[in-house]
Amino acid sequence: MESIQTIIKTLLKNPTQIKSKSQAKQIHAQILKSFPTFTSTLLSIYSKLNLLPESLILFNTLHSPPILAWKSIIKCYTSNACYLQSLNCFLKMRGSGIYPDHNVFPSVLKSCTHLTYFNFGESVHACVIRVGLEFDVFTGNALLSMYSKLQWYTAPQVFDESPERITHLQNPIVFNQMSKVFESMQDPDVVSYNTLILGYTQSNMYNEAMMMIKEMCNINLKSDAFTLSNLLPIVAEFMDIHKGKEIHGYGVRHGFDQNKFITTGLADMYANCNMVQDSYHLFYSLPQKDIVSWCSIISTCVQNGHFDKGLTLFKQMLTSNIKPNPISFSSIIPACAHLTTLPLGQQLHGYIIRNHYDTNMFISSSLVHMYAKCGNIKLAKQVFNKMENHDLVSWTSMIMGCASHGHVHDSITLFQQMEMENIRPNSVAFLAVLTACSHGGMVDEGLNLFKKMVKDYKIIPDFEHYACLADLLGRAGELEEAFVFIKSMLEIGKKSGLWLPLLAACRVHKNVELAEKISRVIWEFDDNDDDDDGVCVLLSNVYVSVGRYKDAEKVRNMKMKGKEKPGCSWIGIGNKVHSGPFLTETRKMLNNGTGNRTAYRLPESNRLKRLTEYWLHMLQIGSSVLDLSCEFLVMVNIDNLPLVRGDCITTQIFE
DNA sequence: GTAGGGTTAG
Repeated sequence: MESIQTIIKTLLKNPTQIKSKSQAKQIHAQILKSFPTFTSTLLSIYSKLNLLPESLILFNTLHSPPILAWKSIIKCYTSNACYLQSLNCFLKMRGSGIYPDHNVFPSVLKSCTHLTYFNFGESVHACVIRVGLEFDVFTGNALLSMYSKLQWYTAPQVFDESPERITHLQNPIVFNQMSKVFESMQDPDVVSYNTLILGYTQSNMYNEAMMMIKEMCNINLKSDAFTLSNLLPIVAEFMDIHKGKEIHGYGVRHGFDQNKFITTGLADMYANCNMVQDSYHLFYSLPQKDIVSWCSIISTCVQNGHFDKGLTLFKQMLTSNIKPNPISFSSIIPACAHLTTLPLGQQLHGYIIRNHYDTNMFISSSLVHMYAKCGNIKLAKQVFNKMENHDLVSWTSMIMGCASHGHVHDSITLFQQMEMENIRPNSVAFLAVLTACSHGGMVDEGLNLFKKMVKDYKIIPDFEHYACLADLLGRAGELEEAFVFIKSMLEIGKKSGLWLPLLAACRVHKNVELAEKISRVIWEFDDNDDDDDGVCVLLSNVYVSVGRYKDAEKVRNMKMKGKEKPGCSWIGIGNKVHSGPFLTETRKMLNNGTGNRTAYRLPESNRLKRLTEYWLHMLQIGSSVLDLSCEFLVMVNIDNLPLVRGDCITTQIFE
């Protein structure tokens, strides 16, 4: 038989003599068979380059792959996110009697982590011990990482002493495992420490994380970029700007200022410490902005009320050819909600559907909220009903959406459904359903829910809940009861905001006597001039409601102390919000229409030209006006009814 | 072998 070298030489001289597929395959097989080590080596090169298809072609030619081939293909599967295939290969390798070595376990453990296969991971751990590799630092680090991430999937949900906050307490068994792994490592390195620190940080165990940092210093392990970026969330949480700046300086000194993880982490930290300008600077300093840095700065904008800027950045992101991902949508949609720019929101929704992101819970919840806020409760419900699962936030968005659209019974039913599905309502969810009761005048229902919140769910009501309840009682005309209720909340009652809904209700029910009583109470503890103005306006409204215009004027001017700002209403047309002067004289003409909302259509031909006329007219009829069905969205509130929570029109008059 | 960003009220 010809030697393989001869075959190759002949082939190189005249490859055209091979005419059939089977001949070609035979030669291919012959070559691979003759150089088995060569195949494995080539495979390992492909694998290192993360070239999965090329690696697979080579791997499939091997009948009994040697350990190097197994290692390479398992690693390649894992780094290409083919975790199941990776584990399959691992099992096959074990089946063929080959013992895994220190190069195999890290990939296998990573696959278990991504698939959240905790039990499988544990058996791999057992395998590690059997082959005596628990002292290997790479394998140990992979084990640490796995246990740290999978503790979330094994830990029961536990409510800590603050019932508002649900935390996943660490599963003691898993933590025990982690400690064991860490202790059995003979020479833990900076990666081991980084992994532990991250595990602690993500479990909100900040003290433990800081302890690890100290320990690192003690054994002279130098912090690296991972350490710093793992620390930043802690600093942000505690708003410890001094520590944050220290880390910033350390990063700059050690050449990490181009590191996107650290820069983005720093930007988040500054934003959390109310230093949004510094966040912007850091973002712009990034030479290579990736999707995460864009999302981060966009959500910083939106969460700080810079909605326009958020939208501008979102557009800039698109023009710099960064493809939006699910997170970018859940960051930007709230901006559309706040600006009530329905067309833009719908455009984004279209993109979301086309990219099959519509199963994402975060996105769906923000869409439900956006549609409800923009006045389209029908679409909000549609999005909600299409969701496969609902979490607390999506339920709450829908409950609040229904409440603000006057679908009171839907709100309450949804709340009950949520409870039946064992979703524990938090204070926001209660606020939503209480708002519904308030809008529907359902006093008993509201009071019962309030009691339930305090007694059954041990939620400490905050100012908003009291305000809502006061509003409920006030709207229902139970003014005296409301007065007593608020007075009983001594400490909390020292905020005029709690009294304002009741004061507004006095206007509806033309109860001058109580209004004066309330105003006196507020002025007694008054330490806030801004609230003061609200009281004057509301009291003056009460006087207007019974025709006592002189008293009204007197009160209005009483506390203004020469700092009267021109009032202003605002009105949205299409995508723009316009503001204009507030007309005091029109206000006097208003004596009813408290909080009643009428859909008002502005014919297209009239547009801006006749806007002022409409505006005046709306003020005159004393309605908060909104148009939900046509392209004009008009927002006017002549009542200055504060705390009409969740109204889909954001009604506000700036006095 | 270790890293970052998101949803609900006002």
